[in-house]
Amino acid sequence: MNYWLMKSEPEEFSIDTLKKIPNQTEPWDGIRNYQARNFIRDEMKPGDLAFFYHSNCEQPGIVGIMKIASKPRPDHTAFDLQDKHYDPKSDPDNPRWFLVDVKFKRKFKRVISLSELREQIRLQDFKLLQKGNRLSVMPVTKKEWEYILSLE
DNA sequence: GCCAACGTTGGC
DNA sequence: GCCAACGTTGGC
Repeated sequence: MNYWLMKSEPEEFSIDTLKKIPNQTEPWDGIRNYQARNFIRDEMKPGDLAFFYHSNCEQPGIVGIMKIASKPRPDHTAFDLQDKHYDPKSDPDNPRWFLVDVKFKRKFKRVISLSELREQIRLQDFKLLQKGNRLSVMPVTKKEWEYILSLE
């Protein structure tokens, strides 16, 4: 089983929104970065767990946990002219972009903020904290996962 | 293939 | 709103 971290701007889609959806499951669409796409398409499996990270907001940080709830499949929003993530270069017969469903698991009692994560000597190698990192989907090691959980 | 210009991400 | 650090695009 793999562990992940997935970013979303809470004004676009927050963990509270995911929690409120009737079956608490939603396609994680709109990923338009090849490295992130490769993680989704080639490595994500149903049952994997992911941190939900709120970015570009008042308090950036990890806010809870979700579960990967489907196999990877083509991101249909790339084919939708009306969609903000429309990409004419993604051919339905040879899709460029992929997504998985995510299912709400739990929300942390508090935000484990980016600044707090940066203070952790044991997270020095954590991908999220590397200079210039802009990946919106990234792997988390088991050690990192467990250590971050211990901070809650 | 190089690289300048441009667009995006995301912290602050 | 600013801007650093990318990633992408397209002319050559």
